[in-house]
Formats: sequence, structure tokens, C-alpha cells
Amino acid sequence: MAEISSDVIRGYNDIIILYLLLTDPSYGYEISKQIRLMSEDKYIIKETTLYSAFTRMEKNGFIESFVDDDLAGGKKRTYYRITPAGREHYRAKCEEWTLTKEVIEKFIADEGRLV
Amino acid sequence: MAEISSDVIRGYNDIIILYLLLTDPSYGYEISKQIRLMSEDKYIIKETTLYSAFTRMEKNGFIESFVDDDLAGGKKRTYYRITPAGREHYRAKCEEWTLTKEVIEKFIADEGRLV
DNA sequence: CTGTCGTACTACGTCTGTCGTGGTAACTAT
DNA sequence: ATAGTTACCACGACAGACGTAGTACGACAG
Repeated sequence: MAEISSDVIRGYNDIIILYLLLTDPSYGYEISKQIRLMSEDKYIIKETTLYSAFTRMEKNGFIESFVDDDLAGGKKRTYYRITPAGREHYRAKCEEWTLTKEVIEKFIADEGRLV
Repeated sequence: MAEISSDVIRGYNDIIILYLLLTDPSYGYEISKQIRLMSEDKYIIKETTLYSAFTRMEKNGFIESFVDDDLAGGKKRTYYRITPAGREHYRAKCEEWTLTKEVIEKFIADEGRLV
């Protein structure tokens, strides 16, 4: 089955991740599983891509982190929570998506032109 | 008016350019004007982006160049023609686009969730 | 009790497409 | 004269995505 190459989706990891934080905080491993699930295995985000997106978005003020170190076995887990700025970023990116989609679809040929 | 940031469209300049070469060869300046026109000024490709896409795609065998140096005033102009491999690349990218679109739209929230 | 699988990250360096700056050169209209 | 349009190119910087590798703990099979 075809899968999505990363360069295509570049710039959209932000909205994918932020979407999953809209209602509740979450953490890396969980988010990566949800992306895989929601996309029906069509998009499997690379771990490094995900975690570096967290770092970048926290620096930009779109998300905040907090650590839960009360897990069984003294393990810790880093949660991320979306900020108001993050919501705004998400909203803006969605609008940009609509525009982008409109533009790109003008350059998708119908069958006839392809031959 | 909102315009499209380049990182969003990254990876799609190829199909935009190739689309404009599907029926006839063309050249940089002309293509850049057509993109601007067809997108209703929503996407204005940067010159350097365009010309480096030409170089890259020629190296990949998606397009071929030929020079017209019989223009008035001894000027020259470099035309590009799509190759069969280029058509195939275009077709594949269009399919990928369909997939990508489906995936991304699963992560676009309806109004209710946004608040 | 050794080994693999799943969970949950992190560090480091590389690659590639896009972009900013700036340059060349000739024609065209004011 | 000079600004604008046509037509292109070189160079270097940047940022997001990726490859590789490593840490560390628990659970469960053999």
C-alpha cells in the first residue's frame, strides 16, 4: 500500500499533533500510535520527527510540557498541553490548508490531459 | 489576503511545474507567470525555487532542456520538456496527493472541537 | 534467567527543498 | 536617462525531516 512521504506532509505535522492535543494533554508514544490509527497506517510519524516537533513547538509557545514521574517502576513520561497560541496556530494552519488545497488541485490534471 | 507559505507547498512544486509542461514545453519566466495567474496570486513561486526545481528535475530525468537562442537581440531562453519518466512522476505525485489530502483532513477539527 | 518485545524517550549528524541576496544582460516605454 | 519587464544564475543559509544509535524499565516466553 502506498504511504505518504514525509516531504509531502512537511509543515503539517504541526496540525496533526496539535489536533490530538485539542481536547486533552498527551505524550509522544501515545500520539504516534493515534496518528497511525487515525490514518489507518497511511502515515507513521518517525519518532525523531515527533520529538523534535515537540521541542520546536514548545519553543514557539504552542505547547507546554509537564512530567509525570509517578508511573510504576519510577518511570517518567512527558506530557504536552496545547496553549492558546497553539490553538491559534492550529486555526491559522487549517485556513492555510484550505487555501493550499484549492491551489494544488488546480494543478491536478484530469485523465484526458494526462495522456 | 492570505498567501501560501513555501514550507507548506514543499514537495508540490514538482507537480505544479510538471502540470504546466504536460501539453507543451515552456520556460521559467512563463511558468512563474502561469502559476501566479492560475492560483489567482495565492501562490507566487520564488525564482530561485523554480530554477533549482528545474535543475533537480532534469537531473532526475523528469524534464529535458533545450535552448532557443534565436530570440530578438541575441537573447537566449531555456525551454523544458516533460519526459515519460516525468509524466510517471507526475501521476505518482497526484496519487500521493489524494492520500495525503485524505489523511490530513482527518486532523482538521470541526468548529465544535476547536473551542 | 536469558532474550525479546513493548514502552518512552534522547542525542547527534545528515540531507534536501526553499529562500535571501545579489548579479548579469538586453529590450521597452517615459 | 532611468525605471520596468524579460530571463536567468550563483552562493550560502536555514529548518524540518530522517537515519542511526543508545538508554532504561517491565512483562512474558522459553
